[in-house]
Amino acid sequence: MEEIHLILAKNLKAFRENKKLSLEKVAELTGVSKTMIGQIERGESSPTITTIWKIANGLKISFTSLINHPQPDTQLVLRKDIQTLSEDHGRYRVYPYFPFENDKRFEVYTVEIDKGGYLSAEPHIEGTEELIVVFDGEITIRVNNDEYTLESGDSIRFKADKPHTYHNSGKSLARVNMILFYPAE
Amino acid sequence: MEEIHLILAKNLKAFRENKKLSLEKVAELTGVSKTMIGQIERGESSPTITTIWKIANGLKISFTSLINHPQPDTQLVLRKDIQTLSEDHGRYRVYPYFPFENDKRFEVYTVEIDKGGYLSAEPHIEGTEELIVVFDGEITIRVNNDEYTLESGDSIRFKADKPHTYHNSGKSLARVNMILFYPAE
DNA sequence: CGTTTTTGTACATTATAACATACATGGAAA
DNA sequence: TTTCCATGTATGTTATAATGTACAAAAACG
Repeated sequence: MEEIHLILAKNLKAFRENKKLSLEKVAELTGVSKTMIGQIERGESSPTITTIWKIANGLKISFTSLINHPQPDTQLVLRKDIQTLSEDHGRYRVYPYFPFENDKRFEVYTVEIDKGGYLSAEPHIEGTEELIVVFDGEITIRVNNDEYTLESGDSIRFKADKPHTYHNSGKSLARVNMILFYPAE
Repeated sequence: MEEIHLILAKNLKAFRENKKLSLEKVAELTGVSKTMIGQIERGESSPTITTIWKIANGLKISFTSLINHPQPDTQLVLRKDIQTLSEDHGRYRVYPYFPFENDKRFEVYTVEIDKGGYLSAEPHIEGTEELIVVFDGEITIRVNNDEYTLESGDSIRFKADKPHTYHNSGKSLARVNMILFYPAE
């Protein structure tokens, strides 16, 4: 995932070069020193919100045009490129496929739990829902003092703003797809 | 016009209190110290873009929901509340009615020029257009070595990314409405 | 070509964002 | 009450954003 200040860097530089403005000219228009403009463009600085505001106003462009980088229409994500999150002595693995970003209201994970493996999750922010589909194995989910056992092909949806646990209660590796959903307030 | 970091302050505090989260909890969710969260909420700090990004992601809300404060449906602007911009020894006055803001692509001024008054304008950013309607008096506008004389009821539209001048060529006070328009790229 | 000007970067300094720690205040529990 | 715990604020320190000046390379000019 690209860092926000690098996105800003690209957008600002692209805009400036497109308009054929010098650093000095931008400094004059925005009231931000040309040194700082240069550092921002090179990704060497994470400007404060007031600085970004000065730039957006001085250049007469929107705040978001500086921080939104156009998503490609198609995005391929290979497992080998995914950073794995493991714990319980490596007995489960979480693969973040599509992490949260700005205005998307959900994120997508895949979770593998070895036989006997156990996963305890802290409550997510209020309102969060979890949608799970089991692909392989058997999983027992405990939430709100209720226990649900799911097998391959089963699914469940629950409010995830309370503590909850996952347990591989079957005889083989369990694999599930998990969607975390954050409803708009 | 409200300062950007105060808008952020309000939005963040409103969100946190609405969700009934403590500063400490927000700090834990976002990876930003609770001291900093507190200072941001009190408007005592202009956070960097990376800090805002951490907050938006940790709270699972969009970047813009933190910086956009909802415009009221109706906005009344009285002349007495407008900050006047004068020069040429006070022989002209510029009244900024609706200044540029974020995603609006234009701003609105009224300009008064006394008899004989003269106004020289630096080029605006590339692509900028000016739309002028004359209400009273006579004005001569010079742009690109061309000269246009307008009387009450006349109007003109021109590319304002080159130097241009306004001159009250009539016998009385001249008043015009001016719109500066910044086309999207 | 050499000279001048324009443009972006390096450097040194100041202002302030960000953090860790300690403190004060206001309930809840006893 | 008294004690305890939770929450937000004040304080001191470090990291870094922001600026002004000086410099180097490239472009424009003769």
